[in-house]
Amino acid sequence: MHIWHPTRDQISLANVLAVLGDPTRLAIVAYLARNDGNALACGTFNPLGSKTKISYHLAKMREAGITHTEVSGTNRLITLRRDDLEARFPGLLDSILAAAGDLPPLDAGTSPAEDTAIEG
Amino acid sequence: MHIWHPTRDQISLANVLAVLGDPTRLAIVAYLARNDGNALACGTFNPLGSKTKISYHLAKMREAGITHTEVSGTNRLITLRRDDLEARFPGLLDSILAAAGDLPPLDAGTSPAEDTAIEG
DNA sequence: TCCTTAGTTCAAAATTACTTGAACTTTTGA
DNA sequence: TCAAAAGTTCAAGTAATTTTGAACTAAGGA
Repeated sequence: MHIWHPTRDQISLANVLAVLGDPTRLAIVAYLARNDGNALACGTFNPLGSKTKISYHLAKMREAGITHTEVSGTNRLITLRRDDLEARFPGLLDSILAAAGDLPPLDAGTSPAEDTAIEG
Repeated sequence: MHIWHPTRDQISLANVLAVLGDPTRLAIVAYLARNDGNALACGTFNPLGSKTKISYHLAKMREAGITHTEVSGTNRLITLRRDDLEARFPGLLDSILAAAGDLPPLDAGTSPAEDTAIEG
């Protein structure tokens, strides 16, 4: 199961900005960062919308080079491409995450990493 | 002759990213940064497209809080809102400008319609 | 095997963004 | 006063994006 990802140098600044300039996707990236190191399944983001919607937005993020998607059974495990983004656009992701830090949490009630994270 | 601008705390991260996620506007902001301190008239950006098009994009940038527009005679003088952006989203603009730094200059042999020349 | 879980894909609808040209305002200069 | 310069605004068209629901695949468990 090979899923296409752009190589590091195929990642474009305008596209990364456009993709993160959407509230749903900004929430996804902020949540991924909060759970850094842990791969999250798509279902983690269910509070943000329907399965179809999340699938659409995660595909956009993958195609922009922001996330990496790995197939594992029936799950897709999503991680942030921190190293690639840092190499391509130094400081960019960190400043976005810092600014996005005061966004409301994904699921107000459960603690972030406990239930949904899949340890790597 | 007061033109509306958002206050500092009205500037939203998602909107700033969305507005800068457009090749024309990214080129405008890069050019403004290169001429830091100098206010530029809209006509400066003519190589990027028609008057109407530039007016549209500059309005988007102003409404997002990225630029400041001051009326001076028949001109509108455009400046970057560096301090406000830095206060609101520390490091964000600098990292974007650094990444956009290798964009081709406005007038270096590129024809007006060539948006493809503008990439991260 | 059958059923459930996890997620994708497709097509249509709804929404939003971008571009264009014509008409307009305001200011400046002759 | 008349005309040009600098931009804006409006209306229309085109294009891109987002959302939805139904149908689908693939893996796992009883």
